[in-house]
Amino acid sequence: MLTNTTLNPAQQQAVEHIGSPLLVLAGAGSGKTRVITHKIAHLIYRHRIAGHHIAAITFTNKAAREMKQRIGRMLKGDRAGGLTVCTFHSLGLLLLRSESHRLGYRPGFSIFDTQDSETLLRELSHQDSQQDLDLAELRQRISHWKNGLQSPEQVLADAKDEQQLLQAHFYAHYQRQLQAYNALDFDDLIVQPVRLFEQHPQVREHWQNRLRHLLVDEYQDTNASQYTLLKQLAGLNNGLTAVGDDDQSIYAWRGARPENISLLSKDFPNLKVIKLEQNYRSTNRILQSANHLISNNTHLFTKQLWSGQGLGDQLRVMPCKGPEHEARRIAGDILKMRFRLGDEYRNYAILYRGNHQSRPLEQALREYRIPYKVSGGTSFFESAEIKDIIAYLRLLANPEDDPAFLRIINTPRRGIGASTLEKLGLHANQRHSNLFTAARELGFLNQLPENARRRMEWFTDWLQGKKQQCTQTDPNLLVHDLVADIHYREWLLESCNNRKTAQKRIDNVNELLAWITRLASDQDPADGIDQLLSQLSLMDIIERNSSDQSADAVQLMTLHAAKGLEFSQVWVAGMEEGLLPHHSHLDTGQLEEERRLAYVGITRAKRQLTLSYAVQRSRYGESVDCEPSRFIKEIPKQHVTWEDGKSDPASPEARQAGKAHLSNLRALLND
DNA sequence: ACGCCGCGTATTTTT
DNA sequence: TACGCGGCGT
Repeated sequence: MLTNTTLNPAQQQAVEHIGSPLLVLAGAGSGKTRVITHKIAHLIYRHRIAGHHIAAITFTNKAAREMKQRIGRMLKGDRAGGLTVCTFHSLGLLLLRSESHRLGYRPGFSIFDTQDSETLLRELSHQDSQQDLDLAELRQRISHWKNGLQSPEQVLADAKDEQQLLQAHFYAHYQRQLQAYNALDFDDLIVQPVRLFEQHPQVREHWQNRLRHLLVDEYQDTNASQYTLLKQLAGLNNGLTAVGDDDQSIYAWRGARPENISLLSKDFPNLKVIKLEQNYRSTNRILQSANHLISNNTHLFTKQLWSGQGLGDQLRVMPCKGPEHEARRIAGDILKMRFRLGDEYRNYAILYRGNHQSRPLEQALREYRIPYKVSGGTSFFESAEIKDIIAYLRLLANPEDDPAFLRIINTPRRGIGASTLEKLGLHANQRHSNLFTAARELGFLNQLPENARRRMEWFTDWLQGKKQQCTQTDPNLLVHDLVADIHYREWLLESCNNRKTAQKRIDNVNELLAWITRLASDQDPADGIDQLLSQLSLMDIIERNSSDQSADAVQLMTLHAAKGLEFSQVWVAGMEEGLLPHHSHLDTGQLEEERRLAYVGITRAKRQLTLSYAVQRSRYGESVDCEPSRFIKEIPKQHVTWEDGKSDPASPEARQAGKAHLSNLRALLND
């Protein structure tokens, strides 16, 4: 990163360009976020454009948060007012919240996450008595159709065989059911605004006029529907700035279309293209290696990254006997290097292709007493206790959310059982109403035995009371009251026979409540539970781990997760044929994406880079012999030192480093 | 409501 | 080989 506030000529040009759409091809470490933030400041200060006419769009909440911080530091106070900095999905939500009525959604609509979608599909498949259905695959197929802006009708018409017809049928059914629940899935947050703009040109014009300047980060990651939405919003305003790097496109497998980069010059003939090739991150040896590697891919635009930082150390290639040996060598290496360079652990990273590779690494790091942090894994929002609380809120905001109703009706236990619910389902079906409404109707209640009726009435009355409370109390207080009312923590303690898991769950609930308090404190108190819920649904708080960023620890993560980050010292583990490139991605198009993955890994390193591989690794139970990755051979020889394959991690030097490390630990303990 | 067993599967992951 | 999930049995 640049330390002063000047921009290089290409950056300057990108910041000052105005009057036609702009594509900034920003190589790794070339300061793309810097261009976006400076351009926003430029638009506001130089061109006197009001903040509410500008939107910066990112893919992840994390990126949005970082950008907000950086813009906040640049703009003084009120100048940032009205500025939109958010993810694609939040932008979609913003559009939908103000225009939902035009699409047949009612306020308070629910947002289904991937799990909710899959559960819904499971139910539909049971209703259809279709047992042998790959639900995850079906869900992905539907998501793919949606992102390609194909309606169920189109897909039904285009179905080529029995299988496709069946899937199309489920797609149609799924979409109808979502509508009935007044719910949207993640894909809908993009697709429905696109539909809205197609059907209502005047609404589209309104938003074109509102968001005159769009700045898109990581543009190579856009999928078809996101691109369409961008085109619709950009209109003829000439206010589009797309910043991206085709060499860092590593998400084609989930629908990203890097060809959107070349599409841009077709759709906008007056497109201006600017390349950023000066890198502020790495040594030239690292950059030349990366350049050479990626030159094996086909390119529409070629870039040559260079840096003013000197040649730097050679890259090292470390052959290992197996994953465990590899892990120990890396751990020993880290100790040695830390002894030599005295850098903090947080500047060291170990990157790998698949999450399963973290295990031997973690073990070795523990053995060597090296603090580490693994990023990735299961998310907070997937845990049952969080989904429970959110389901309560969803139902309060949206009485038509039957899945939420079913989730919480008997959680915690209220003695409302299967037979009662069956009657309720039947009644709701007859009346074409949602479960919550049906549950309060006398026609239904009269069918129930005395006990069941009492319980049901007690519950729905309580819920109705809460609903009224929504309009009066602030959402923060409401949620805290709610959790206390249902004795949720107490129930967790009772229902988990393991004290530890119960405590963990209670901690999660407390953490959620703390976040809600925080979210509520910096939002307009007039915004009700809807607003709170949509923030939670879009997982704005996933990065809760950022609180323990203070911990000085070696970073372990997948290559995918490392995009956008940088570290002084980087190890890329498992540089083998079959792993990177992955054995299932060996044909041309996919191989290029694997190469980009290696490219992303290499370009994360600022100073030292080590590539390791194992000559033997067990795959699916049996041990296979491995060759070093072809990508290693694609790096110029003069930049690479091959280490001795047999070297012992417990070498004298490593022992010495280990001793020093231990005495440091002792010194810390004595403090 | 929970636990165990057997089967199938085995990159990457955000919203 | 290992893990996760679904189904079945207690």
